[in-house]
Amino acid sequence: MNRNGNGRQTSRATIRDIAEMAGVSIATVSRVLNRRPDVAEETRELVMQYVREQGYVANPSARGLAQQRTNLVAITVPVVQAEYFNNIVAGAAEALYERDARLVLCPTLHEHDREVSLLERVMHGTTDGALLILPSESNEELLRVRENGFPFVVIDNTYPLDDAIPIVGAAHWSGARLATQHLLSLGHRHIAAVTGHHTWVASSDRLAGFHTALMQADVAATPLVYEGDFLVESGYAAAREFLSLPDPPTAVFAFNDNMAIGILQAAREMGVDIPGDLSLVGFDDVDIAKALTPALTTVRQPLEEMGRAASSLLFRLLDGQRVEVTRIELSTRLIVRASTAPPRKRSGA
Amino acid sequence: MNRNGNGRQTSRATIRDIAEMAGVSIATVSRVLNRRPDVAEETRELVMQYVREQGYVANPSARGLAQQRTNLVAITVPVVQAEYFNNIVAGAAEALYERDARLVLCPTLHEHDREVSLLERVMHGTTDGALLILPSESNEELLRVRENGFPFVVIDNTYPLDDAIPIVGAAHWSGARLATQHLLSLGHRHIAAVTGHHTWVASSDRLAGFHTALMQADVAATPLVYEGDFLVESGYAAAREFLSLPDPPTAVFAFNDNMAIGILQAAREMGVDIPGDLSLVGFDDVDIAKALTPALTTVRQPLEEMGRAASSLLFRLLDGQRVEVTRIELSTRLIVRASTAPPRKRSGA
DNA sequence: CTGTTAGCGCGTTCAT
DNA sequence: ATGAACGCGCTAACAG
Repeated sequence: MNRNGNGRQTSRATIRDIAEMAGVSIATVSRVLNRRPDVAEETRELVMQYVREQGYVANPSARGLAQQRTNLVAITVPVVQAEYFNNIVAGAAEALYERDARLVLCPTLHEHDREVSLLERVMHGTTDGALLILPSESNEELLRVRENGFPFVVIDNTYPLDDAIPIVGAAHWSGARLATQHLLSLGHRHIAAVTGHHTWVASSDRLAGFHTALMQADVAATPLVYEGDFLVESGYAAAREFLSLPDPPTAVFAFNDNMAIGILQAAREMGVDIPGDLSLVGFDDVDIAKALTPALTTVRQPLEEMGRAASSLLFRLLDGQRVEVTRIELSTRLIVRASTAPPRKRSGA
Repeated sequence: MNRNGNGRQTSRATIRDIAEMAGVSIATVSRVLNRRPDVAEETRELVMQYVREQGYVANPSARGLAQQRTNLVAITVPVVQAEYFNNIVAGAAEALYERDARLVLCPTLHEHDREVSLLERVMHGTTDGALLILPSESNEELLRVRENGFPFVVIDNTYPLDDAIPIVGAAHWSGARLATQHLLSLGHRHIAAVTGHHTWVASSDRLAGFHTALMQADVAATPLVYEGDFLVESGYAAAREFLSLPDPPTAVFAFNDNMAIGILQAAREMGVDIPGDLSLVGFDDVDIAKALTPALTTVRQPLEEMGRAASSLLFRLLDGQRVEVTRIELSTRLIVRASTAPPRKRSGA
């Protein structure tokens, strides 16, 4: 066992093997491997020849032990929306890839019933740093981790966090303002909103953007704000409700595309035409937004870019560089498609 | 730097520190940490006390170096459909979690331009084993890896693979047969199919299931087979085509939900009512399938279970157990919703 | 039951 | 420009 057809051990060649083959010391091989300049070109070539021949790759554990780094970055993902995370993770993975680092997936699903917290374990040499998506940790917990010297970057903070904590997020406020202004410019004055959890930053920021746009257009704040939970069903439920009103809104801003889909569904059931009777704007621009009927007008979040930006920030932290900017807010943009149109009647204030 | 408020090094306590505090040898601490039975209960408690106090966690690199394992499993994900992978990954992550192992994400996107292949690098101590989703590696490459003694399990093989290679997949054939039988039992006789790449196992198996059902119902093999690519657009294109036919099909089986959405879109544009004029079945049961209008009849793939099953199989491999069953095919099931109905007219053969 | 010792594979001074 | 020697933190024999 553990032998191949030649009878040779299949256990990988070590740096020592390479050194012996090349007739040099392991220190020299190490230098070649780490691209040190102080190696004769001839020697370098000679060593590389055997490295290639053997398909030699340094043992990450040994390297990690010696230089106190793992080239591993943890990324915590609360299990919520597949596409949302996937895009962020894809962006991050790509960015890390260029540094030969890899992403260790840490689903935070079962964290409640663990003695040692995820961050505690992750901090202890498992990884060099972490990317925290929508972390459920409190401000204090995160500050503690930070004071422990463990580098991390938050992506899309769930709750308000200390200024010292690096955060990469999307422009929720201005995106929501854009979406609302779009509806206003079409002539809508009676606009509903289906939000996410009010305690979440993403949701409260979007709500603020919504209100700002209304205020700036001198439209009295609408009472039609429904608190959803970012799932299809809550959009559906809200729509069933406001579409049954004696004076239903002519437009609705769903705080994410999922809920917009729910609204679409309810409208269809109730014979409400979109965008004829009701204009609909979402948020996220998920893959199928453009494939819906009608294609969904929505606000695009640059998720992959967020993953990449967070990775870059983390690299700077890992390299020990001073990071002055701890907040990065990537812009969102409105994608106008077919789910919005001028109100059919009574468009006046 | 690297010091906290107390002026003490923030570098984590090592096993030696714990040993000194507890007044025992590091070997004893190691034994306690690894839950060895040969430790006095008193000693164990004493050690654990300091372990807890210090929040001590063993250095994974050191441990990995010493026992030649990393507790890391690689999972390769070709970037295709977010939801598809996410579900598999979620299932796998959950299963690994219980073994204190973690998933290292390896996007295979940029693999073409690397000197050393992903598998080569991954094999060399980076991880203990791997989960390969829809691998693009050839049968020979995978066999080589296997003979090298690197444990891995393929999830949903892209191409036919040697029997010796462990594979976890879904019942494509019987799922497709089920879907087709459903259409047949509704009375459809003129049925189209929009497939994926014919070279892919998932696609050719589904096609075989489709044909089997038709044959068993004594329906002449339909010429209406369109090769798609699993993306929305290809479903749309195919539908535009077959709906323009003088004698269009009364039902269509899309080999995944994405393409079904494209078909839905084309039908809507062309004033073709679903399911009135055209019955539609998809494959996958993505999240929004039930939120579409009409809700999509489709074949559910147990993606999370696949991730879990693959992990279990990998564990057996990692533990050096003999694995007799190298093929696991998880059953798919038909979810009947609103996109299928009896044909409106000319239902006779 | 516990301590001593010897590596695991690699990076890194310090000499040369 | 290169080599010898030590240590990173931990596990695993082997003694006792």
